[in-house]
Amino acid sequence: MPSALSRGVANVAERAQLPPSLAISTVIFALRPGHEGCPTLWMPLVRRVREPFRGQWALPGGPLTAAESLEDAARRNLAETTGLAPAYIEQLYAFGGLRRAHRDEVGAQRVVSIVYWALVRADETALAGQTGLAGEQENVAWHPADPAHGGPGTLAFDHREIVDYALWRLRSKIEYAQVAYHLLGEMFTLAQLREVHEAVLGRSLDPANFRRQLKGTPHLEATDHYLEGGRHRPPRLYRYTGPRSL
Amino acid sequence: MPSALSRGVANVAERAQLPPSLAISTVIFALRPGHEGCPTLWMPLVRRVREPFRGQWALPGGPLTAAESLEDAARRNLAETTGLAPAYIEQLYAFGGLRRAHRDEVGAQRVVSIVYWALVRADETALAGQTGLAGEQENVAWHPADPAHGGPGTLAFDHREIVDYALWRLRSKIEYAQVAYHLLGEMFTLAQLREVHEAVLGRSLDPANFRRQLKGTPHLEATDHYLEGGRHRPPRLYRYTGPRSL
DNA sequence: GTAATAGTGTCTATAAGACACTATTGT
DNA sequence: ACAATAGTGTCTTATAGACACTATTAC
Repeated sequence: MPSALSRGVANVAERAQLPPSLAISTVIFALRPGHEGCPTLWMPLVRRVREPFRGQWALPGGPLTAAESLEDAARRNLAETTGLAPAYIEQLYAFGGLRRAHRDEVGAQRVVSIVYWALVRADETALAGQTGLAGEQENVAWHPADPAHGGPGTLAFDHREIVDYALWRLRSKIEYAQVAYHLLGEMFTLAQLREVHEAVLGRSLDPANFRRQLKGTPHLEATDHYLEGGRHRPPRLYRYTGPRSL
Repeated sequence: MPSALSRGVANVAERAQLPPSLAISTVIFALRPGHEGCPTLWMPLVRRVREPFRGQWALPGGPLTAAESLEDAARRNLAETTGLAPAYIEQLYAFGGLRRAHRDEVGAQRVVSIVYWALVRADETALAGQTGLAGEQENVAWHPADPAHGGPGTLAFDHREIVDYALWRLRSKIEYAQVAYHLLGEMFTLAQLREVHEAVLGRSLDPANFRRQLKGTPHLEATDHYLEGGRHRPPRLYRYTGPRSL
């Protein structure tokens, strides 16, 4: 990964004061069937192939190049490492604590990570390996986001804390912002939308009250279509008409 | 400002892909008497002494050195440029849009700014110049934060947008978090606390309802002291017992 | 018909806003 | 006494939660 150029820069800088380098990482959430059957939040992780934390799972990310905005860098990194193009993406936080540098690594450059969080629809969760070879694809895989639902308890660097913070932000934001729609396809039933909220919040919601609260919500449009094929009364399909990304 | 070292790094990097440099800036708010008499939000700004935007007002800030956390860097920059030590500080956002680079500057390095916002008490708003000389202190001065209250409509770089975003965050956060206390001294009356909220929110609040809402608030402790010296019934003094910084 | 989910109506508890009212001080 | 602010009580309105009830489909 470090080119001859960046090595040269580091060598110059190491003698005096090393400027922190900039990286972009992203926490991507998608809703998939969980271990207990009910839908759960999952995220794609990348297995580290070098020290530090070799072999451990880490957030997808990479360096920031000079010619792109921060969000563009996040999207590009996402496409390169996972093949995903999220429907929603938003900046989470800039992490730059000193304990982030692994003390075992000699001359390790300090890294400041600007972390984004993103949502992808369940039907767009196909992962691409870093190469195109099928054998390489084991280095990118989906994991439950929450350790309480079978997710990994520890990740490389401080990525476990970052994921927890992203989970907190998603849970806070779903209560007042139009965020849940980005985990669903173009058309969905109110029951499906409620299941999204239930999965994110981790508790069941009253169908009647949930429906009434959505009545006052903008950008939620009832269509004339109904979801056929169910075993009982077919529910009406709705559509989200607001902006696709904030 | 650019040392021989950082120049050397830039020269190496310019030939191929220039890594973005990292800076920390801070929006500092304090409550001071406004132009119409009522208390208003003010912020300290630094006049630029070099291109680009020479002569214009900008947020205090500076580079991130390798040996400090992001928040420590913000505090150190604040002390160096303004002499202030805020009671509350929190990360706002990382700004890295490409339009931030001024096109007039040849070979300008792209700067990603991690911006913090902070609150200082009115009794701690004495500014220090960058040198100790009285003549130099004109390059740091307080300005109303909101253009609607006499603040500067344009600032250097994209700093006007950044200040507006910080104002939005402060106004949002004062409604659900314990931040207003950090604009006041150790002891204060409920009327003073209400004036803080009114100044930040830009509208008057019902004294009776405001008092009742605070009843359920944690970390607000009634003392046995009263504010003497007023022209009428002396109000009780309260104290904030929560954490000093988040 | 029966099971199961879709969708509606209503009661209650809680909280916010409006505002009348009492209390206590300086002048 | 009077002005002015401190502080209390109460009424109205909006909203969230609980839950009974009706509607429509597959089998």
